[in-house]
Amino acid sequence: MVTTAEHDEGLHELVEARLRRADLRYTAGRRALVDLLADEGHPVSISDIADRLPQLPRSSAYRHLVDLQGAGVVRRVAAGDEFARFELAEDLTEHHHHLLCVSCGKVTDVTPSSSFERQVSRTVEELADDLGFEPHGHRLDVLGLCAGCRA
Amino acid sequence: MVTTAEHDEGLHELVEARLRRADLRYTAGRRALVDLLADEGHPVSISDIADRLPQLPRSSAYRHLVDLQGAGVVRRVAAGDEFARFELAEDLTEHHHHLLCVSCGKVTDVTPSSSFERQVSRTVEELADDLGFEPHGHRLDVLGLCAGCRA
DNA sequence: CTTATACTGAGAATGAGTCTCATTACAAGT
DNA sequence: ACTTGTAATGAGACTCATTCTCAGTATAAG
Repeated sequence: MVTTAEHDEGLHELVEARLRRADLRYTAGRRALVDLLADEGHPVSISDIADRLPQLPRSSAYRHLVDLQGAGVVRRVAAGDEFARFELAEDLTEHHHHLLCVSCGKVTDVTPSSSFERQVSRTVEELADDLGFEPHGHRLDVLGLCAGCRA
Repeated sequence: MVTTAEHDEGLHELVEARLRRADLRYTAGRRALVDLLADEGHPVSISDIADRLPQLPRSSAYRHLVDLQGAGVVRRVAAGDEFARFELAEDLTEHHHHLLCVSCGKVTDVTPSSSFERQVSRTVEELADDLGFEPHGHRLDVLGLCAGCRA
């Protein structure tokens, strides 16, 4: 997914505002990370980041991801395998779910219909209410084999 | 959730059969783990296991969990936090989803209506088909605050 | 230009999870 | 009961993703 210039502008303004709210600066390293995440458009692992941003030290990448999470710009995705992946917060992109390949670990984004989402939200609230649980959001992951691994 | 004697018998027979198929024995340590998982009825962390089974070495607990996963008796659940949790395979219990507390990390099981599940399965297949993805199953996690952490 | 505070890189430290190895338990046959 | 092959076990060493520390650098505000 390649974002347009206008999108990028809006995105970066939003990110900068959220960082400022947390007394954080929008520096070059952080911006490079946000650009990468926006450009990829799906959750990326730390080694993906290291490949695409070789000049960015791992310790800084991790620290930036923690900071960006704290500012509500990034969220961590627990995949089936052992390593974490990261993507832009959902309100900076759009609500979506994940297809997780159980063979190669690849994660793909999918956007369900809004009528489906409405029903999910309604059911989630019913389930949660009975237990005194206050839902903030949900995630739906589909496990299976990606096109590449089926061959 | 405390299982009845009859349930336990059926469960243990099934588990033993699956282990035998993988050339594994159903030993006391493995049985203790399965008993714990059946008794808890929700995903447990390694430290939970260490607390409840202090005489079981961590290395053996991890090894048993790997073996039991390989035999299709246990599945690993990636929670929001950094540690893995483990529960009995879904076909040994029943299909369900999870409420994840973003504050304390607690995981609670919930079972949605079967009509809801049917719609989820149908939609999942539609989404996956377009991308050549072969779905094996899905998981729906609700993120929010548990009753305890709301107070 | 000063001061306060945030940022950065490099490497050390942490710790969940895995592996090794020497030993023990078990099942099946004799 | 004895042997033999194979699986299971405990203890601790080890791996490696992630976090922390620290010393030095950049930046915004007055």
